Amino acid sequence: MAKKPVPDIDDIIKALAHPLRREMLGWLKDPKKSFPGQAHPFELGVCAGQIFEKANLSQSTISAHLATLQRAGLITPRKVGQWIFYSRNEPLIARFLEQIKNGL
Amino acid sequence: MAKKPVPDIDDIIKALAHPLRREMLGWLKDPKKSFPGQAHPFELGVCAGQIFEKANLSQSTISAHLATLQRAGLITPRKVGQWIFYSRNEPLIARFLEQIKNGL
DNA sequence: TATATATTTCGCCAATATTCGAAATACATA
DNA sequence: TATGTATTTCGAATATTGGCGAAATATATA
Repeated sequence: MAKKPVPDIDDIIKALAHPLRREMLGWLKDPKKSFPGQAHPFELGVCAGQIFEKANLSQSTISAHLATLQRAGLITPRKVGQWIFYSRNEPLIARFLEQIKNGL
Repeated sequence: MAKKPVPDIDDIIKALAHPLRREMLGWLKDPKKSFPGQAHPFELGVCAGQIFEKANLSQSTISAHLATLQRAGLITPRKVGQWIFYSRNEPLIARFLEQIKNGL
């Protein structure tokens, strides 16, 4: 019954334990370079459709990976009209890196 | 057919993606404290049997987890007589932390 | 309302991971 | 050699993850 309001380190590491999800996080690091075809301003983040195009898998599969990253708190969605833009949650990523640096 | 002589970051993260394996790594950080019952000198590392006792799972399960950590290079076995002593591979752990710090 | 676009959710199957008990291996010692 | 201790490997059951296409949801616009 208990939900998980705050993603913990276990969620984060599990989310990172897939090469494609790490790659997607990498793409979001430099959107201009990774998604030159995006018609929307990058300030909003990267449009899910752009990620679908870049990853060579079905839309539903990518959607599931994005949901995993989001549940872990690693990316943040912003809904604008019919689009959903994703961007890295840098503060959480930085906190995570500190945590494993000290805890591993 | 191709083996994996050098563990890569994917092996490492996958090995870390299980709470018990992270916990075991933590135990190995301070053997004196975590395994006060060990009869052998800690210089050798921690005896597998000590880890079996501390973890509340079957011997074969723990053995499998130790094998996963070892395949990832995170721990190093040292065989002495009929015992196998495990210790953290600190250089590899440090390299890994640098890698994700820069690459995530 | 109807249609088109964007994205997620659902149902299903395949692949991988976790766990166990039992059997196998390795070593020490009587 | 036989026996006991330490540890791994094997085989099977179950759980979780990854993938797909189809259906559902949400929004925009005609």
